[in-house]
Amino acid sequence: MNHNHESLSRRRAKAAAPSRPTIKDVASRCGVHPSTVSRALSPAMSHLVADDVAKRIRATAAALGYRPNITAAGLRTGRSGLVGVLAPDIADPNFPPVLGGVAEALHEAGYATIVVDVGPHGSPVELADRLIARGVDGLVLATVSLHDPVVEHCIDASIPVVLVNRTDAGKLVPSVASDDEAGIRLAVDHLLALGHRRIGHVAGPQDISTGALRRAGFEAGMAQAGVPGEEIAVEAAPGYTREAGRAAALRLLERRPDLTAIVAANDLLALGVYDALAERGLNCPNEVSVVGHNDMPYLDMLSPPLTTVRIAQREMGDRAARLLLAQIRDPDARHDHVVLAPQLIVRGSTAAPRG
Amino acid sequence: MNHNHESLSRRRAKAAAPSRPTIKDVASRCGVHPSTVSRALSPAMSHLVADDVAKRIRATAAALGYRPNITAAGLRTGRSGLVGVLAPDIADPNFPPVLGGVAEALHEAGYATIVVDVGPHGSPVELADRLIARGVDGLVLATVSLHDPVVEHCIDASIPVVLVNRTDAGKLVPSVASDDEAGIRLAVDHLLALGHRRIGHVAGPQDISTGALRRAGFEAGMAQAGVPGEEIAVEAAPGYTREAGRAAALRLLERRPDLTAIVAANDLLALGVYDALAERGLNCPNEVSVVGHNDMPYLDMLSPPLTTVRIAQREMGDRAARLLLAQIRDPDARHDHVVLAPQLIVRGSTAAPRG
DNA sequence: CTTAGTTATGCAAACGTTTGCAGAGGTTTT
DNA sequence: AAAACCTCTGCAAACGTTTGCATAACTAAG
Repeated sequence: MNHNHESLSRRRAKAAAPSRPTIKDVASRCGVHPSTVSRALSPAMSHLVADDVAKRIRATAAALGYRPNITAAGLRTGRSGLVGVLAPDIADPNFPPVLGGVAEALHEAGYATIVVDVGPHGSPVELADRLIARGVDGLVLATVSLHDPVVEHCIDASIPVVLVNRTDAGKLVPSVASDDEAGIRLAVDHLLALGHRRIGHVAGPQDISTGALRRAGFEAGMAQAGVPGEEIAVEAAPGYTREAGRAAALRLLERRPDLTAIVAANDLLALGVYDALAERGLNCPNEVSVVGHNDMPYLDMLSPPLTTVRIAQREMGDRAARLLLAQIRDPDARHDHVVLAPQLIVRGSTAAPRG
Repeated sequence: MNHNHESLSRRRAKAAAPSRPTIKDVASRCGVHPSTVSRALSPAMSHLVADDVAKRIRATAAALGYRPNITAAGLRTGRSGLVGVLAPDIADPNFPPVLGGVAEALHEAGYATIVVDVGPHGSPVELADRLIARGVDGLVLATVSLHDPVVEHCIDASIPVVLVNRTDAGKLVPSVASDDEAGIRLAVDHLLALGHRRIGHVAGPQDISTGALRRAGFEAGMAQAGVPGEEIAVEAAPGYTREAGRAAALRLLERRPDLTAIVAANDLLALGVYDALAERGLNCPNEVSVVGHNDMPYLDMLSPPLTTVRIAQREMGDRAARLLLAQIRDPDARHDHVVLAPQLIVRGSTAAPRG
């Protein structure tokens, strides 16, 4: 019913800041002590105040447009309601669904998320420290390498942490990831079933769990199919980018011109494989089949549409958030390592090898 | 040189929280008053304390691993160093570059960003309020419709605001956007130059500036080319999605089977146009040329590669952040409306109409 | 009618900073 | 030598909450 909105906003240049009402304003308006207001407005404490008083307080709070100052409350309680997320590259199409899952679950629990894009030159430890200085109640790390100092650092700071998508070698903290070995084996088995035997792998960075595990899955799958170790062709890309995939694929084709199929550790790498095949004048899938990993959006629009392995990205984020919340509530909770099942999506980039 | 990291972290289960050192710890270690420490550590105030004392304080602060509690400082100063970003859909590939630009510029200025994905069912006003309650120093709105209540709401709350990508009808607050009319005219002129005359438009939502302005640009371009108003074919999609684009394109083709080209208001809509053309058995570009808008990633991998209009997304975010910072520093600063120039990117989806 | 118990409220301290004010000691000016 | 002025540091209040403790007013039990 506040009809002077307009004049207020008009006058904001000259007038002192209209500064939002505080708990004291509500208290004096109601003729009660601030602490009573605090209790009345806190679901956990409101049973301590008489029903009629509580109702009156809630009414005037609403009338004044009172919103508690979360910063002040956080100072007192030691909890900020903030969670930090360290992201490898927010522009990577694989990341937003994960982030969406994280943010949604946290939002429901009353937490807000601060996302920090670490980028190729940022220091995760430094950025984690900045977030900790901001008082975040927990950290979601989507960036860690296998032996990442940031993990130890967070443990030393005794702040709840959960890894998502990638895991650390020591399994020191809880994590949620797709079953990377199984994912690649889905791809390999699919190609084997089509009749391929000479399959190469464009691997991801080997200092990252996804890169290492997917490679391991590839090699295991090939070995199990009876391919001798020395015939198993792998080229690792230094990063999950289209350009790195192109370069690795070119190296692979140079070394092994006889390949009939390539499994990429990631869809972006697979895009690079497409580029390399085009450069070499090789048709996909007629001459070389290609499989990606992750099922990033719009792969069905490529020509040919990319066969890939779908991972449960949104669920990954969701589970990670829940693990983190559990840890915030009880810092000594068990450290779970959640592994989600991947799913093969067959499209047009894979076919039986030519005669 | 802290060698008891390990034992500390091991004991964290039983021991009380190792709680980071405060300004008082540094002060008593140095034998000075906390206020002196505060001054020594604040670049703006450090000239008030003797050089040798300041140096000693900085040294012990570093030795103790002291990091100021930003929450507490924020409570005192009224500034949180936090900026909120309201995003329409974080999974939309067009958004991350904008966000990247925003976050980078703010990070450099010492601000952290809280990104909130509004989604189709979220209430921007409600979410903005939550952010304000969190004490954000400013808001970047990437979601506003032409007559969006959230704008008035933020003005009433007298919190610095800047719009990005989209603008409000009243131009009440500063904004940064691409020149949407000009962008579509680049597309139209390109098609006209190729010889097309019967061009249709799959427009975006008409309650959003990008949708309305791009449509206006389309109609102006066609009118200027001498096409009578009643022959100008437009179908608006209710959202910027592939599926909405497909449906709108089908309606358009139903009404005007004679079209030789379609301009989509957005690349996602253009993907839907591709779908519709495939369904109708129409070849692109031979039978129908298609132009998108925004130049989202990997469009060059489509078949045919999509001709589109590139907009300066990252710069958009960067400029928006700077505008917001200026407004935070001086709430009465001029309200600029920045308009960035778009650029036509010609690929394979456009060709001269058939004879 | 005391005693114990319950319920609703007030009081005041605390969270970790920042900053206006005041004062101590020293140096320059008159 | 007094006056005026720096330069540096300490004091204490304030920011807006939350919460342990005390207390007052009742109610119930003995």
